[in-house]
Amino acid sequence: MIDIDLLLSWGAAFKKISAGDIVFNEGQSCFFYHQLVSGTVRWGNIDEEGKECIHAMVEPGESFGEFPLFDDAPFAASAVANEDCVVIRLHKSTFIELLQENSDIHFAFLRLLSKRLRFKFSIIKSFASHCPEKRIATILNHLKSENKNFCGNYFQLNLTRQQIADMTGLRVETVIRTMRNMHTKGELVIKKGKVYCRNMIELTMA
Amino acid sequence: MIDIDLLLSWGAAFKKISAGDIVFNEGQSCFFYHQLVSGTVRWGNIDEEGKECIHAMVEPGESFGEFPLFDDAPFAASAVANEDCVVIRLHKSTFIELLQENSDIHFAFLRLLSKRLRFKFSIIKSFASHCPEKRIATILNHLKSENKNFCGNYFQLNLTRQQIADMTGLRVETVIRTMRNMHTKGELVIKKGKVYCRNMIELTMA
DNA sequence: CAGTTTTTATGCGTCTGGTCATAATATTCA
DNA sequence: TGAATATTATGACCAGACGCATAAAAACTG
Repeated sequence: MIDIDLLLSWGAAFKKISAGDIVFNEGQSCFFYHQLVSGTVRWGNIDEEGKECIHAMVEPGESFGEFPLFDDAPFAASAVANEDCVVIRLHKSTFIELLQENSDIHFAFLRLLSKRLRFKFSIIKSFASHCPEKRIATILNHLKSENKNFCGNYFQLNLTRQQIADMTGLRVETVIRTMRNMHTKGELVIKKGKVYCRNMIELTMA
Repeated sequence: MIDIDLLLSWGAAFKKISAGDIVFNEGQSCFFYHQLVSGTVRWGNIDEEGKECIHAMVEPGESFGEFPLFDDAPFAASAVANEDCVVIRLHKSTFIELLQENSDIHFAFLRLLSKRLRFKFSIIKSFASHCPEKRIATILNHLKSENKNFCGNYFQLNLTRQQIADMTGLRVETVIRTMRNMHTKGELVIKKGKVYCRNMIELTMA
């Protein structure tokens, strides 16, 4: 999101995080702006029974956990390194100064949060439908529009069914079964367990 | 949100909208900043079968439909006057100028969008649980924290069960039944069909 | 105040996603 | 390469939300 050299010139520092480790936890106070440099981060809530609700898979270049920077409340969700990661961090107060100095970046964050809310709207709409296929298609289409993992014309999904389940509020078994159906209907391709999709998934409802 | 006199000094204009009329529609291009002066507005999506998915009930003083101002995409949801309304509107380009001139307001919108996203996170978390009671409690607690309709110590809910259903992705019947249960368990009070709640709803799960 | 409409209430059968169990693949790593 | 682990796959059963029907109670309306 923000140019790394610019961040460094304002005093930002890199931090390594090993796979499975916590970047920050829901409920904690926030002292830094966080931006992912390499690896991937799961950003979500974990309930009492250990069930995860993933709000986003953070990719390199993206910022995450910014709400507390703007509304001064604690972290709304936890960030866990999905694989070995490098994060660049800038002190909260410095970050605010940076925004004040740099109108473009300031507007960029309004744009970012707007896009996020847009995505949340579509998620909630699909959740309201109760249809597993819609929920999954919404996530898949979003990931596809964001992502760059294309093998030929096919977008390759790098998430496990469990992670899809945690992003859609469904059970693994339901996700597996539903995606098999979608494969049968030709909405996506499953080869050796891996999922590929070509076009925007238009649901062919019964 | 923004001071009305300030808006007027920048050339904003009032607009009356009758109950049931559309303020703007999902998919349309956006040319104005919208802020509600009086009345209430349902902000949500309506699917093919006419089923509504309400993302927020807008109260006087609140802005709505701002995403397109920042990310230049069409409206993500439609706004319908829930009762007779007055809206104050400012041209998009003027609004952007206003933000550039006024750093406080600029930051206020970052805060606003952050709070919205926070709320959406909690909604999605509750949707993932599949438990009607959790979904309803999440909405109720949010409305309570936002709202001012207190009769004594009791917050009075001014929404129909249908509207709660449209905000929680449940059916009316499910909402009615679930809220009756919550009444029985003492989590809220229903008198003559009207719903009142006192404290934060802490769910007493079976 | 009677008549109409909206909202709340309740019963019942159906359908589907959750749950648990078990097995077959893939993948990882020594 | 083979053993251990993680992931995907599939069957069977069940709880609970949905969907429809019908009725009762509130809230409007003239």
